[in-house]
Amino acid sequence: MNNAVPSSASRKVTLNDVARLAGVSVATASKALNGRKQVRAETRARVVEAAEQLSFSPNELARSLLADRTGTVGLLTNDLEGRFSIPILMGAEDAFGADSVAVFLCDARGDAIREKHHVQALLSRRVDGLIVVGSRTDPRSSLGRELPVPVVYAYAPSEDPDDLSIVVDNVGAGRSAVDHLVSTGRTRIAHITGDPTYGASQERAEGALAALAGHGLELVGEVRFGSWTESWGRAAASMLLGQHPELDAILCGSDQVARGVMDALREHGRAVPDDVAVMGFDNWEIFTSGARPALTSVDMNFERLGRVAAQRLFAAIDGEPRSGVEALDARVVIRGSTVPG
Amino acid sequence: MNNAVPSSASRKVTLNDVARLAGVSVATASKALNGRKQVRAETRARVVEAAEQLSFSPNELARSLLADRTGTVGLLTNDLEGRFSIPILMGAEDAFGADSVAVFLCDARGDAIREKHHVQALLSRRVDGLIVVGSRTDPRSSLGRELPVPVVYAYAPSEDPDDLSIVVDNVGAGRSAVDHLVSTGRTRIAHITGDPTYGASQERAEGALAALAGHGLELVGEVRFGSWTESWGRAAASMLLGQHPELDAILCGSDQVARGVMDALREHGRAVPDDVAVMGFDNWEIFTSGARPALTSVDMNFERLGRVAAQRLFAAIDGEPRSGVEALDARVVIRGSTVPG
DNA sequence: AAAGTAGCCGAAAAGGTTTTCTGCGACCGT
DNA sequence: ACGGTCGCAGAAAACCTTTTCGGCTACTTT
Repeated sequence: MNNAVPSSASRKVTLNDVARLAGVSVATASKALNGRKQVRAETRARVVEAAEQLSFSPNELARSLLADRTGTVGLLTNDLEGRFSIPILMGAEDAFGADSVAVFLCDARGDAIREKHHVQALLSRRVDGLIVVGSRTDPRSSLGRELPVPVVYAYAPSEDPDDLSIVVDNVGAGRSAVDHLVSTGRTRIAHITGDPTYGASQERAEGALAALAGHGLELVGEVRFGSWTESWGRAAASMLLGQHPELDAILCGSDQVARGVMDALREHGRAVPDDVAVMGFDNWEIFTSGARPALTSVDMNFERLGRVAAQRLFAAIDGEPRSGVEALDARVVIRGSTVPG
Repeated sequence: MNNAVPSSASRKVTLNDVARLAGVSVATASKALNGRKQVRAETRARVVEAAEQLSFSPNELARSLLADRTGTVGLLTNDLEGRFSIPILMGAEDAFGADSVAVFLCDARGDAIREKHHVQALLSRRVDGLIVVGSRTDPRSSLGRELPVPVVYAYAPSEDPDDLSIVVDNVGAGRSAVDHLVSTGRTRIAHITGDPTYGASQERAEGALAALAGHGLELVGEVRFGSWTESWGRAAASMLLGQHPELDAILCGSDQVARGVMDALREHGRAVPDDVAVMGFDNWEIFTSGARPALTSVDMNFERLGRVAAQRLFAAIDGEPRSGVEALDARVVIRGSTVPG
């Protein structure tokens, strides 16, 4: 490979040095390196040669100061360990990286004061825009309309309808899940989900109930709210099997819950998927692939959400702002827990 | 780009504006706001007042350009979805954020070319330092010695001993795990681990064997290498129980493997921990807490690793570089799978 | 041959801040 | 009253790059 790295990298080399070595002015050097059409080919070659020899790399700070555009954005998250933030962040980083925009990462840990502080710090570094990633689907307070740069809210929408928010369509996801179960012939479907204070659990349940109604079916029992854990899934499934032994499918509010449900089913001697179909939400690979059989799940497509947020931010920076809430659809990933392998 | 209509908050306010409003020169304004002792108290108050009134926020770009220090660092990772990168990244972000250093996040996705590109971009933005986070414990190629800023390697050490690397002590972790099992009275211990091409599996096994020898014990059977999955854990445990029914503990190379092992034990009618103790590595909460009983595991303390890496980078930036490999110890987190609840 | 033109290059300003250096007035000691 | 010191404020340079504008040379046109 080309690893001819001169030791000059240790000392900072400026355009001035390049110009001097090439025997031209800084102005000409700049134009030569930036492809401006006001420099003779021979001169340009000399400058490029000099720049390479010195391994010159333009100081983006000076450039940004002048251009009033830094090519940086702030990514403001509220839980870095979160299931949801990370893939969104990946998608955004991906989209930005492809356009060689650098991403400032800040974790506010759900603290409003820390968040304000970070926003201030990012603005003083003159980011071109901000993406605010929530950790729950519930609406969050707006950063305000008076910011000097565009903002896009991802996952958790802003309370202010004049902001632009990109979210996942949890209602639609619930509908798709039921549609899938029905399409495999299930008619006695129960629903065990997680923490009722989460918008996600409510919305998914809402979508599921709507889809059932659309198929002329009713949920078996009530929606079982609890927590987003395996142990809740086990406990709820055991209760449910006692009360409604006739059920032939359990839709679970998350993959973790689904894992617990599958454990309980096995202990009760119910085969999956032959006796009972099971599916979850989130399509968290470590849970879906470890299950026996592999777990059908609804993929919320977080990476795409991050990418879309990045694209919308680009558009806003380029002067094409939008507002409102944009919901992205989820997709069912079918595995052995709903259709026999 | 023409945003004439909305608020005037988009209008950028500079030190010049503050100075004019306060009736002083920019030089005095700067000194007043930065606490320089060459300003009369009354004058300083006037300037501060003016700055507040205009909600002035100094342009960090201009400041950095002059100070030759940006207060930014680059965090270079290779897998954002990774189990290991994220907590490390959290720890580093935490440490930096506390000192109001901004973090540029870049994901090279394991691609050397992309990595070079990102390093170049970060340097052109004049970061003060770099942290390179690996996704495996195996050594990686150095970024080179000719970089103009200090670099700290985290998790995956650099091949160059003159670089500074912060890693976890997997050998010690293996030792600690066995020590714990022995301390609970186990003497017939087996070891099921993951992918043999990972340094982590080899080192943990090495530490475990050393500790066994130290206790005058021998491993039951051979070290079982496979993959980092639940299904491998299930399969390996079934085989193992057939060949060595006398075993009273299984040390697993990861929590995922341990989950599979526990499933198999249950199906073979072996009680955990009364008949067989089980423990894992990584202390991945979603796996340890979902297990029945909760899984004892070795916590690698990734967040601390990230924080230490950040601190070392600070020190290096401040002119106190180190080199070599610094290994941080792990700690056993005891739960119900090794000691009766 | 004079005038115009095209091509190429350099000087200088701009961007916002910090710092050094100079200057100016007031106060002190004798 | 005078030289000296001290405290405070402003002018200007510096950081590095881009861009505008003016000027020079050489060439084309009439």
